[in-house]
Amino acid sequence: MSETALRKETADGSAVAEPKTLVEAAYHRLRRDIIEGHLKPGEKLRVEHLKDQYDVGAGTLREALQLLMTDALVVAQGQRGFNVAPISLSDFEDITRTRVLIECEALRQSIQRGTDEWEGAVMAAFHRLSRAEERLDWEVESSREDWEGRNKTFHEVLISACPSRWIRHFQLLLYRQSERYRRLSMNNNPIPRDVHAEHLKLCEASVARDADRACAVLTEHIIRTLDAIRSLPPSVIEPPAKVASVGRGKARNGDAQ
Amino acid sequence: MSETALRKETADGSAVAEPKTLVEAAYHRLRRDIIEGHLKPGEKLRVEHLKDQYDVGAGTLREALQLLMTDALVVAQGQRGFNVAPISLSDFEDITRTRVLIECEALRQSIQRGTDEWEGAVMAAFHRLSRAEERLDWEVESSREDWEGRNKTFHEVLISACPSRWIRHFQLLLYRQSERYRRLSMNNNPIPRDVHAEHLKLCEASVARDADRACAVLTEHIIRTLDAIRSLPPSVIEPPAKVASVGRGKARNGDAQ
DNA sequence: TCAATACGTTTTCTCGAGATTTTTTCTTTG
DNA sequence: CAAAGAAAAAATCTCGAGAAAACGTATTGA
Repeated sequence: MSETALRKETADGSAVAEPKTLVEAAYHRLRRDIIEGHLKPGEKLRVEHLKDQYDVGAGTLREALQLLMTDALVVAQGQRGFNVAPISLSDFEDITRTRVLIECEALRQSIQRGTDEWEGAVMAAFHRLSRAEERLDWEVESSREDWEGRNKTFHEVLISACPSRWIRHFQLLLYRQSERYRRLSMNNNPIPRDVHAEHLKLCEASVARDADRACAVLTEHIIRTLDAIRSLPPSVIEPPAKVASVGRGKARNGDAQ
Repeated sequence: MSETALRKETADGSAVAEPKTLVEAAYHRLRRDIIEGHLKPGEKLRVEHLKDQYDVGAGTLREALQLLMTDALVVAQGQRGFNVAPISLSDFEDITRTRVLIECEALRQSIQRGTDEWEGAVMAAFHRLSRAEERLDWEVESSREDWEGRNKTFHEVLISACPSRWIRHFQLLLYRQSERYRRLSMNNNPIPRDVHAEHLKLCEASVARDADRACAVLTEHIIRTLDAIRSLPPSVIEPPAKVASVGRGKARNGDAQ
């Protein structure tokens, strides 16, 4: 087994905090696996199994799981262990509505308080995003990931001038939640809509300091994802509410990893 | 020190989850001590010392602390341990502004979706609060606690018909944050304002389904607490950023903050 | 055939000890 | 007198093992 080169394995250059401790490393890896769907919604998270898979101690993994409760990606009830947070259409509707409220407020504050440097950063991020959109091929994994990263950056830059820490905190939480649903949408219904036009209008309105118009565009932009999810077959978003572990009988326990 | 009656010591009839595990018990006790100010803002939380004080193991207390990061009452950085979240006037301004946004949205949704039963519950809670306000004596501890509880209940009932789990989640987070500042305000400047009139207008507007007026009243109601904090001497809210230990002699604080 | 109960296995929760890292203090030097 | 460096001390982080609880299964009775 690996002996030494284990501590610095996290390859996802994360946003701000570099994972210095094993707990944080496990936290980042778990969060990634949950958002990407390798750990399915509602799935039971057994510490005994996961500690081998992630090569950490039981207590360490436990702490990482409790840290994931902050993002509401993991739920725990009493003495019955941890589960991946379930998903549902109503939950995503709630997330979307709340996200519209939060992101619009963030955008308003950003437009109001943004400096010229902020305008420049918005233009730059939009330009980089446009370039990626031009050569976007939904079949190629790397191309899609590249676009995703630049899309996230663009939206981050847009609200980067928002001075409210709490608004930004809530925005991040909701964005991570919606990431899970968005990936579902992309995997099952890869019909790209014309996001470039939306981004263009959003960029124009923001730089023009037209908060009302920018928020209107952003609202529609966010709600579009909800419509995409609504158009999915219900079986995708509402899997049979399996409560616990290996389904009784011979239901294949296809927990891959 | 307590020996056995540790499991059920939390006397604050908490919202939903009774502390079944030691981790949750320690979590509730720590949260209470932080909100009440026994653990001061910015104070270092040494696991070795606290594990004796709370009669739990080191790992257990560690997990409780990580659970408290969910409420943003504890902060941790890398490998340098835990600290009580610091406070500042600008932070409370941010909390207040965001709280206005969230609580108003919650109230709007509650007014829109509330049933007749909700109206009745609002009236009942207001009545109970009024009774407590009539015989409120700021000198008596029990009277103050009674009023506090009914006040919290009144505001909870007001937004209880809000169907959004995320809005309610954010509301709870911000309320707990502001609790810490409110206690500061009450301990240092016990000048009661005429909250009864505010509550009356809030109740009337809500039951009359006048969302705009209700939100206006609620906004002013929340901002009043900010004004109370603003009127405090700065030394109360911005204590000298003492790091931790028995700082004796030579107060050379070269921290760049 | 169905329901209720008791047992065995699995999982969770908790505690104490060892390795790394950070902080403090003391000594030495310009 | 101030500053840099090194050693000591404290605290943190991590791991493995033992007790308590929950889940699943099998058995028994109507």
